[in-house]
Amino acid sequence: MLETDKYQYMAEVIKAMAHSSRLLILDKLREREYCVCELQELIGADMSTVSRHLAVLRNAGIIDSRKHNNQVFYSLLCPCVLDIFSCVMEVRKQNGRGLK
Amino acid sequence: MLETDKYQYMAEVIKAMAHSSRLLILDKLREREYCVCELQELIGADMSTVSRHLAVLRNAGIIDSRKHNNQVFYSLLCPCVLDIFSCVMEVRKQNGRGLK
DNA sequence: TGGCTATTTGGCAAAATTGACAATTAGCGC
DNA sequence: GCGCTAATTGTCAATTTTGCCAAATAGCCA
Repeated sequence: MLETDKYQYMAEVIKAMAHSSRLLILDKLREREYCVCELQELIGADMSTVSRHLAVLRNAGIIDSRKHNNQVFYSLLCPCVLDIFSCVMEVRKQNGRGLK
Repeated sequence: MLETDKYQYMAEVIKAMAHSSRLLILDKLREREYCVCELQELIGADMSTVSRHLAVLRNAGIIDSRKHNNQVFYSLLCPCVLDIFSCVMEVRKQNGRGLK
């Protein structure tokens, strides 16, 4: 894999996480599976919007989906994604004051 | 800090990393400080573009800058950021086939 | 001081992201 | 089959991001 492609690929995955609603989704999925309608409640956006956020995460290979009756349940494929949470919080501690 | 604000803040930091050029910069800075013109060589974009990428990372509190003569050297503030590299590569291994 | 190099900033156009509404698909139970 | 719920997809406007050129700023050295 070319260096350039490596960064390109990584950027795709990271970009998939770079949204507050999608981070909320990932944080929730650390406990258990959630269906779209539950996530919609938590996020408070249109269901179509939530569905698109989920598609972004799924296309990036971060989460997986499974159908049960007429619901779709999403689950975390790579729990390591959550390491990023603590890392980001360390960034925050480091520079104390949040974003400039 | 409200949950909502937490995800918002985290998204800002992650968004700052979500670009192939900025990932290349972070990867380079793991070895040592670099000045803007060195990074420009590596990235191959206009210097003004590189300078803006650096500003994004600095505003997110991920890197720091120091002036020496008429050059500006950038360095990594939070090396933990690099944990994300291995995590993303694990995502890639997990789903094998890169992005769909 | 003036010229030179390194860097940042203003402005702008092209591209990508976001989020809503409406329409469609899929699976349930009657 | 029908109606109902859950979810996805089409379309589109608003916003944000990206990257270049040109102009401005800052620090060197003669």
